[in-house]
Amino acid sequence: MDVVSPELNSLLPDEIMDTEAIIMDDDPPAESPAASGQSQPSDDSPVPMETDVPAVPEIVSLCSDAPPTQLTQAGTTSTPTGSTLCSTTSATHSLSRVSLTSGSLQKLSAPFTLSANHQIILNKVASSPGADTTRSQGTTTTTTTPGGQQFMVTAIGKSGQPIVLQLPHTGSKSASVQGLGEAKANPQHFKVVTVSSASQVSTLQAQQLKTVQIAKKTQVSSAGPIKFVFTKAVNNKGLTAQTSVSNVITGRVLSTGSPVTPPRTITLSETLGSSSKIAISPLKSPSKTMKPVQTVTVGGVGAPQFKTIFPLSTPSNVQQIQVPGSRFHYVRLVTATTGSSTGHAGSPITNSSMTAKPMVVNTTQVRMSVPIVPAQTMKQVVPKPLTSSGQVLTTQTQQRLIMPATSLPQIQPNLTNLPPGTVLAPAPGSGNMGYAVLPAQYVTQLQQSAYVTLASSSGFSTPTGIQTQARLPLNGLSTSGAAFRPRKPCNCTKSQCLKLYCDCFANGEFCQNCNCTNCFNNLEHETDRAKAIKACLDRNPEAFKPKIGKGKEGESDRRHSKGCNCKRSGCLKNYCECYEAKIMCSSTCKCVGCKNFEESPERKTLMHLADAAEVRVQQQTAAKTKLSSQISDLLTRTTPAITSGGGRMPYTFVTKEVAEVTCECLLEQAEQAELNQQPQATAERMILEEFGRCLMRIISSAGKTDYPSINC
DNA sequence: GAGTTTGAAACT
DNA sequence: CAGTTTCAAACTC
Repeated sequence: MDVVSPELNSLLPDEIMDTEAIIMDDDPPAESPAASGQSQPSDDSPVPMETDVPAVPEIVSLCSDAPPTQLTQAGTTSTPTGSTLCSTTSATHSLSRVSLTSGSLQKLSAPFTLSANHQIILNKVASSPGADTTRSQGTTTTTTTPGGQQFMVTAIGKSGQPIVLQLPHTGSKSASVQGLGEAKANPQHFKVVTVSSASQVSTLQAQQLKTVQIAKKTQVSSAGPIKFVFTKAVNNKGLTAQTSVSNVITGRVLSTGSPVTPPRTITLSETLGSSSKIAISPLKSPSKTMKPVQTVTVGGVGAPQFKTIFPLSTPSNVQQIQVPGSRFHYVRLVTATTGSSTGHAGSPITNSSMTAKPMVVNTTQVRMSVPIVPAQTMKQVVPKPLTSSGQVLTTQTQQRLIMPATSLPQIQPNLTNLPPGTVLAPAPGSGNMGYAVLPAQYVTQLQQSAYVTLASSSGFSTPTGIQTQARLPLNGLSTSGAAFRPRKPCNCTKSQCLKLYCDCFANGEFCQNCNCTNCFNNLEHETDRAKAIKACLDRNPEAFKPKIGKGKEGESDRRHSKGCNCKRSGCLKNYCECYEAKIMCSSTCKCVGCKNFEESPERKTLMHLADAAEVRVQQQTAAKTKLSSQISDLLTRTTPAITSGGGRMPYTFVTKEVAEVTCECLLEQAEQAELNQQPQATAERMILEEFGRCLMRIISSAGKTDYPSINC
């Protein structure tokens, strides 16, 4: 049985959720030994994380063949903090109890059972086989079992070496490890921890541990392997292909024994050469049919820099996003949803040959992976692409905050203060350790200006690379639904949209289709944006929390968290945040001359006027819509009959010449009547009759291709 | 559309 | 923490 160091148990619970638990490594990527291609220590030498281990965040994706039944014991609650590091998005595996709210991290104070459908962020640790040591850096803790089986458990560590361990769906035989940096030369030990039952999570009691010892060894072959594909993450430039990793590592699972997870040993087999993929074969593994997984490839077509295998049946809760040209990697954390959703619903992958079918996301501006997992607050789902991959794009609607995955040690946002739906993203391969907090609607924001193309593997290689297209939702809402959430474009000129003056920034959103100038609130300025976010959080840890929240018990459901400070507006203009939010001022307000209270006659009058105005607007809108519809309908019904003459509208035949001729005809009738000394009434009648004839000629001529010929 | 007013955010 | 400045939205003309 593996042993978890006491330090681990005492360390993780309180630190992970704490702001101080996250440190952004400020070392530039180029200074990283791994990034710079410098020689690495020997295989067996300990790797002090402080120095030898490059700050190369990694995303580790592993597969587990754990039976799905392990994950179906729904009902337990999450950790006391309400957060979780491990979660799943599987609709069939109800893991809400082991999942945390989006954007938060779970405290890990005890080992968990390795299982499928979970993700966990681990820290890479150095090893000293045989030594009964325990070391800790930040939340990174390592220990060594008497048998020399070293392992560690951590979540988000201060060491700056996070690894996102992604366990695809149950039964998957493929997974990927994004980036291993120096691991190619140094023995690395990872404690692969996950949760197989909710109770284990809630009680933080381990039922099983699996230690993956990764060391540089010769290739170990095995029959019926479960392949773990290690893919080098994008380097610090974010553009290097995965082939940049020359050496690979080997390792094996050293311990098993969970009642729910069949014992097995997994060996990481080394692949020499320029390949960055490492085949990890289990020494003992139940022979199972490989289940389809989803590979999301981003980057240039044909040369993906970033590949992750996503499960199709039980999508991961980590959505990785890579934007070429950016050295940041993004991962969206979503919590479990028992619903419906989504993803592969209605289009299950049954063809095993589709395993690892890549989904290419092409946009006009960026390429990025598209999450396939359902989000906790998903409102709508984009219609499933026509590909057989069964991918469904989802999004979220909650407030989001974006932070760069860059190396900014001072950026240590309190995760608990991040709005729900935020996305933490380690920056694998960037050479830096960091986290990116993306707006949950980040993807959809990008889609506002670009379509995302989803393509199957075949489409990936085609010239067009397009098989199907799907318009991603905007601002968290599907375009298919009428409910676009309107967001007013900002007009910032001096703040670079990096201060709370900017509504977009304050709402944790990228500027999109705004009128701002010198905008930095975008992916192109991740670093500056991260600094700005950090600054805001330093000033006010709750800067990005909604201002309008639920009031105290007995008070109104909605109230301004800080209250307004109006002095001149009487809190009856939109200057007042309370009034703007359509709530009344409360005791927390410090306003002067407030008229925004329940019994205020001014307020009532204003409300009545506002209601009346709203009704008027609605009526006008309805009238316009009806009129427009009628006109459209009329044109639709009449056009075919009257536009047969070369498609021209009848009035186009009333040219100047036609009008002149018509007038001549009418004048001639008037002259005739005058010559015949006809009464005025008769003259008028003759003129009108002539006018009628002229009109008839014009109309009849409209059906001909020639211009009308009018003769009196 | 330009100018003014306003109050939150930022700064000192 | 208070006073001041900056800023962008709301508002007015």
